Amino acid sequence: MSKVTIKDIAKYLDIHPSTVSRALRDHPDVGKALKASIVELSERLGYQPNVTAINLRKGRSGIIALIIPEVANYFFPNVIKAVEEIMHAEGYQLLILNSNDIYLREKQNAEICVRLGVDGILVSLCKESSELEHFKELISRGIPMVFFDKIKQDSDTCKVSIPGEQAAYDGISYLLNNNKNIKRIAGIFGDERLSITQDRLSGFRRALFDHGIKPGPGLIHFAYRSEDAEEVFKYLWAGKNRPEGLFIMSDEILQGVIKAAYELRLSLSRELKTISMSDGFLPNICQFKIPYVKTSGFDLGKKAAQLLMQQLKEQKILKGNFFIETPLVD
Amino acid sequence: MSKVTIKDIAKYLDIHPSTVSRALRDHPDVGKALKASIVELSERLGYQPNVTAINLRKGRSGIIALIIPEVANYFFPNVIKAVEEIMHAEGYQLLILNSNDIYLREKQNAEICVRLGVDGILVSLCKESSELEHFKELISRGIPMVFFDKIKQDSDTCKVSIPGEQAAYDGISYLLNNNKNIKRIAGIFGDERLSITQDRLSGFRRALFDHGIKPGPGLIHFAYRSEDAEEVFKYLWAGKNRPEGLFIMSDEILQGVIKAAYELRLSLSRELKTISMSDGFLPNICQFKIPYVKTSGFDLGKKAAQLLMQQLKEQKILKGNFFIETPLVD
DNA sequence: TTATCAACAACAATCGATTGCGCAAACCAT
DNA sequence: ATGGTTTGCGCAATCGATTGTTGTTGATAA
Repeated sequence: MSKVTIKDIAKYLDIHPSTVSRALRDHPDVGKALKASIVELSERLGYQPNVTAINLRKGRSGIIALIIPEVANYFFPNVIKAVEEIMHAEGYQLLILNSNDIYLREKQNAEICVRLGVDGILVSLCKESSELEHFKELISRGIPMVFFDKIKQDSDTCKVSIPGEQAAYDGISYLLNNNKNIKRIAGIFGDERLSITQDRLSGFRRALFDHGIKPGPGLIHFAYRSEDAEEVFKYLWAGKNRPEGLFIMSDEILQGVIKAAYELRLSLSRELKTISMSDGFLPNICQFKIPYVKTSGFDLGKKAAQLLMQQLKEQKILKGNFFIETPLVD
Repeated sequence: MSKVTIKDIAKYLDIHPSTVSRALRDHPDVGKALKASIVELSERLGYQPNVTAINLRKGRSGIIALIIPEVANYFFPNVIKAVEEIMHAEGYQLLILNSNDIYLREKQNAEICVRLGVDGILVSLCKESSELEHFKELISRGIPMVFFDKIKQDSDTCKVSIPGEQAAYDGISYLLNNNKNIKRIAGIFGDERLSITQDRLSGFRRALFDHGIKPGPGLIHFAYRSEDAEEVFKYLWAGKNRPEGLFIMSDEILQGVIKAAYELRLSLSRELKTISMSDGFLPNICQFKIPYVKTSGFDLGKKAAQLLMQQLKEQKILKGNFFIETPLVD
């Protein structure tokens, strides 16, 4: 019923707690007969070591924090899934902290990490975060961190991301190679402040340039939420410079565009050649056949978690840029 | 840089750690002058109490576990969001344990809870769980638990759920009241082993009965995953007893039906009158106007978390059935 | 002047597990 | 038989914060 401790076992056998501890950890200093009876008794009593006490002794908390700007969209549930798998396999607890895309909450979350003394942190920045001031405390304490997906490019940290520039380039190339005669390519992107937006935009531009296409006026747009994307797309489609091809940066944008297309009774496969970057869910359930460059939250979370584990095991801070694969799915 | 402890502060002021502790907790036994200088110093040094040590002393862990069968579908991200909000506000950490709809993993997750000595648990059962044997240990230890959504009806525990019977009844009534002349109503349900499936099925039956409709042969189907629902719907639509109305039990089923409808070039609003139970996301992004009975993961998570907090604060185990509201959205 | 009572602060034990050190008994070899 | 090594186990400190008990001041009242 109540919790069994090492002391209980020691008292029962009339030996010292330290001997029990050693026996259970299979230390050679304990005789085999005594060791056997200790193990037998502790199993019989259902002994479970007190994790809090172990952590206190070891000077750690056993907690890994995952700071993300959002939990309930396409991307992050898959990140959570991947990270959770790895962390539990390694005996860590995963603490999920949601910033809700608010800088202040992200800062508070960083403070929670300090207070709890977490052993490592995975961070995806929120839209409002343009610097890492609020993580300085954690960094100076030498706590292993991995920034992933929504990162700050020019920071001297450990970063995992989607190779957005190249992925966007590949997407556009695919679109143009399969539709030789289209020229007017539009692009709808997310929040300009995000590094991932800048990456993808620059890949988009490079691809058009390499195919000898000048991005026409009014063909590049930005939308913050899926509702904005819906409006933006309607505006784009109603304009005089109606595009023949469309690049969509993310699932959020895609969601809005699909809704708009339904309302406009427009096919995103035939009347407008579309290429998206996506985790795959929306292209799979929508009416159109939309090819996409796969941006897997699961893969990204897995890679980030592995990099964090490596730092924890090797006891040294790792820095640099890491990337995941982005296959083209049709 | 490295962590500041109470001992550091005590040594610096050449006083005893216990005095520092009392001063920081505003105990009257410490003089105001000394207290002020202790507080000032501790703030200057950026002192943060060690949560692990406090938990050890208090004999608790500060952890609340959330055991769920899945993280990456429609429902649970919203549950996570709600629970996370409440738990962090109350100073608890949220530990998310994913069972992946596998009984063995659910059992292992329960064992993790024992090992970590969590202070409270929120559980949504997986499909394979027909009994609560694996939670007996936790229950007998008197650990506050709240079962939510996928629950075991006839268990003497604290349960929060969607009033599925009534919600299904309301959905069907709405469908029939708005489409006076339809008679052949089909229903596609989830896994038969789940209590939520049985609830909704029985509400479906009662509503038909009350409207003087006999459920025709071959109009009730079960599907485990969205792909199954897709197949089932195609089969249903191709059959000789093609339905005029359709009840869909969940978002997972709805996803499959929408995909099938796209392939069949069939409107779920005009050619087939559809009513669904849903969190709202899919009805919002699909081409059809599908009315639904709202089953909010956020509301459910919030209610469950509140019930758990109540037990923790009042230090007593609560039992009984609780429900959330299920408005009809059109 | 002495008794009394605050006020204040130190001591030490506690939560549970771990570990360096030391000590005794048993063993081996010369 | 004696010196030296191995085996097996207990003691006590440690991690950081908390708290009951004790002890020392100083001030006030009798």
